[in-house]
Amino acid sequence: MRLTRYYMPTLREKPAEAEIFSHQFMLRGGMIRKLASGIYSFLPLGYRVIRKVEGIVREEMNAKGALEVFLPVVQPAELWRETGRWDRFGKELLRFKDRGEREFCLGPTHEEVITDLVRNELRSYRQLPLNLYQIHIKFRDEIRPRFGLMRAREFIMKDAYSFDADEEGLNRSYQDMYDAYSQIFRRCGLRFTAVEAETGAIGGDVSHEFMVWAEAGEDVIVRCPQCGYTANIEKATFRPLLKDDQDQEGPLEKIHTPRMRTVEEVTGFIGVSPSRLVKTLIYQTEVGFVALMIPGDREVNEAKAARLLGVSELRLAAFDDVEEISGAPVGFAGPIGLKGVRLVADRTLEGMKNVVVGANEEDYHYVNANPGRDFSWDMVGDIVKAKPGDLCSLCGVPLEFSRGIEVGHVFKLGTKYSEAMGAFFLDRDGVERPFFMGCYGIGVTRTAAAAIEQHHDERGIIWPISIAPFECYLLPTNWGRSDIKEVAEALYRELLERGVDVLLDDREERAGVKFNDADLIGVPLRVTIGERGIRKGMCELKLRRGKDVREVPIRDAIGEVVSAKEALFKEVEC
RNA sequence: CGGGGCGUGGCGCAGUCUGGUAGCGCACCAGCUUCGGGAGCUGGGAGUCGGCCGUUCGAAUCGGCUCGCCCCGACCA
Repeated sequence: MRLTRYYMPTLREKPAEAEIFSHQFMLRGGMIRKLASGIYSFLPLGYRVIRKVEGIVREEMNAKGALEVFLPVVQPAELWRETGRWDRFGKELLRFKDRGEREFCLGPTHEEVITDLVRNELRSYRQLPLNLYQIHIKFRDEIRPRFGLMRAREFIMKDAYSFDADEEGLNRSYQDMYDAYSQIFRRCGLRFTAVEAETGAIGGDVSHEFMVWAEAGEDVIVRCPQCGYTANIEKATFRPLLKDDQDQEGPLEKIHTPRMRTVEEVTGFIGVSPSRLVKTLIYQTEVGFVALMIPGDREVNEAKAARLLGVSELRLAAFDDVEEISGAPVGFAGPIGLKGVRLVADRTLEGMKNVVVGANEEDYHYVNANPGRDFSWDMVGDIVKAKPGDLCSLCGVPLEFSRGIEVGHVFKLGTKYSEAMGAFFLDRDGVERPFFMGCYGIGVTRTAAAAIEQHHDERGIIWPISIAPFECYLLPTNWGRSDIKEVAEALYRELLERGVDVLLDDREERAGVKFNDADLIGVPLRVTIGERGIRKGMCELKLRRGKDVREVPIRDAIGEVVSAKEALFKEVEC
């Protein structure tokens, strides 16, 4: 491609709204432009990157025997009502009506559509297993889009759905996808990890997220340096320290704690550490209120608590409800004398003695409260988030915490959707059975953004060659000089012939402008043809990621570029 | 949805308090000089000051309403 015939509006200044590197460099590099909040247009350069990511995804999916389909973005409400998700999905589901007042939504995911597609056609175990996938637009009406492509409302996703006859088959399909995903992200040049994850709105039992390590990531990853256990913070377990307080149980005492609502205020006033206070939080679920008791220095993990309780909805109760249940304003709830709600304790509370709890009375707390003697709980389990200092539940080593970007998510759905929507097949014995389904997503646009978060410097992007918009940037320093121009044209033609994705900067710009644009858009290889070398028959070859500039004879340039390209590909292909 | 902020040429901003000629830098166009890390000079094109209603002789500026965007929080893959 010749730059004079290309459309690459680069910006010298940093756009005000860009907070993270990927957002900033994609805007500045003329790759994306915002149309509305969380909605972006892709310009030629940006779309080339997307196409390259898609190409890798496609190859690896096809290699596992998955078949590409193309499903509608607009989906009828009836389908979503069958699975109950029309009501449960929440406001992320953008709903609207057509002229006939029929209800529709923009697809945020496609389980319903795919299940509907196969339920009438896929009737025999002989046709299984089957894996269908597609790559196209999803729309989720995010409450707060941010960080450019990282959390957009409209985004490109690869989603795949597997259908198997039984659990064993599902396990195989799941492992296939897990392997394909590992291969895909490796080929995209990303450092990543797969972690155990929660299933959220999609549902199912087993799930892994593929996380790209990056400071800008919105997810927290917990990892054991010893055994390699890794999990999303939503899922991470840890080993509770066994407590067997040898202290004598002290006398229960109600003390005055005027206007002290927070853990810090109360424990500071009484003079104990926050871990000695038991927070009692009133939550609302679809089957009534519950009270969660956790140590004062920890946070509730709502996903874990919901799972333990077997509820699908769990949210903090409104202030009014808290007052009605505990008989005191928020901040003074406690287990002693609390009536009418189930009491659920975190397992780290077991064995603790002489703790501080709310007294269910404004401005009062109890000290020396003891489980068994002063109160009891209905249920105990793991309902808190792991925090730094906690130990691996497998090997007891302190866990490490870091940040990541979720670029892929695989789920074992089981029969949740097939049963809800009546998608059955006949097995070998002629018995009707629901499909065992899996679903597998990759955020294509997010993957491109994640690559930038991981591969950039202060000047711009440093694309892994496999997803770079171009492989080689041909930079004649002065287009006005005929000798430079002729060499550049010749190299350009030959590189094209040798299958190199080359961008020729034939603009009549100053060299500095060209160097800066080349660095900004992050093309991995750069060949400079300039006055310094041309008389000696030399040009320069440089890797975007390094500092070294290598002088090579112009007659060897093609071979050098091709082998440099191959070397870079070798790093990411396995 | 709660809190905060911002809408002035393609981008980044000043001007708004204290009403009266709409300005700067970058980008864009033309010419000349320059030419290896975002050149200089000269000339030029481009703005319903987010929108509507109001106050006023007169509104980017004051008032009301409204739309959009950004940040923090709640929420979420």
